[in-house]
Amino acid sequence: MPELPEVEVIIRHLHKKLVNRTIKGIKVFYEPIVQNIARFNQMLNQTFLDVQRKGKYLLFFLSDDWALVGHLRMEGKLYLKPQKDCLKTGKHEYFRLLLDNDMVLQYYDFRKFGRFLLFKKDRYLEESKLERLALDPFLINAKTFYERLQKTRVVIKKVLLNQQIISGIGNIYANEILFAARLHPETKATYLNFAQTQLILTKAQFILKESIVLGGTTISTFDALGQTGSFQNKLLVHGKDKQNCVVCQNKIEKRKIGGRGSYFCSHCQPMITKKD
DNA sequence: TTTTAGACCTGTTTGC
DNA sequence: TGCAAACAGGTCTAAA
Repeated sequence: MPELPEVEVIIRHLHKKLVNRTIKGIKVFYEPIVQNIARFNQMLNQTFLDVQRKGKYLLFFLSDDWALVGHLRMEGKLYLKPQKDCLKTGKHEYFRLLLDNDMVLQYYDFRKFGRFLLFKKDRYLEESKLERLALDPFLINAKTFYERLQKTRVVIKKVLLNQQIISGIGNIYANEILFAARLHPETKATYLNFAQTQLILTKAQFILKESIVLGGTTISTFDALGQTGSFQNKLLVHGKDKQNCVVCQNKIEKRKIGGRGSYFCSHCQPMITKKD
């Protein structure tokens, strides 16, 4: 599922292909994805001025001061193809934008979880609630992150998935980051000292950066040439339950933490049971 | 104010 | 082999 690296890869690609392109046609096949078709249609004849990422959100800034805020959630995928290659509506295709160069931006999402909402630029942060979103591991201040950790009663795994504390990390990378930092996912966040907090950020930056270089973990295709991420080959614990730990050869365990499948090595990631 | 649980979804996996 | 139930997971909302 798209987390920070996958969204970053998509954004970099779309930025090259969309900026200065004008939307000449809009088709919505499943209204809940855009929530309000009439509003979504306001994008007609608007030009893409910029494409950015904030956490796992995609931001498209358009002329006439519109901002399209998108989130791919679990399975959302964007494809950019020549119009002649997408004459038929695809299964699970929920909207498409026809561009002035006869390319089509298609949105597919078989779980229908993704959302693409249009706001006026001066109010989009407030109305989309993006103002609540924390900074991502590349931008967040270590001291701010540490102070936030000291204020919560939940375990570190849940903290890493809380987008209001730190953004961009999803379940896959949370598992990998905690393994890299040798921290048990059920360690209470308040038990971590400043050095351990810094280590989480350092490992997060390293892992996310490497994944971006490798094109992410989600298999995504954005244009006719296609692009496939390969970070899935670098995963050390996620999805590896009952397999041997690459460090100590003990079995990787799987446990539900906060409703999410969590993978860890209890030998390499010992539980911290009291404050340092 | 913080935390938790349920809802939203459907393809895939598992169990009978 | 075929069917049904469980599972996967990011975010939002309501309830505790």
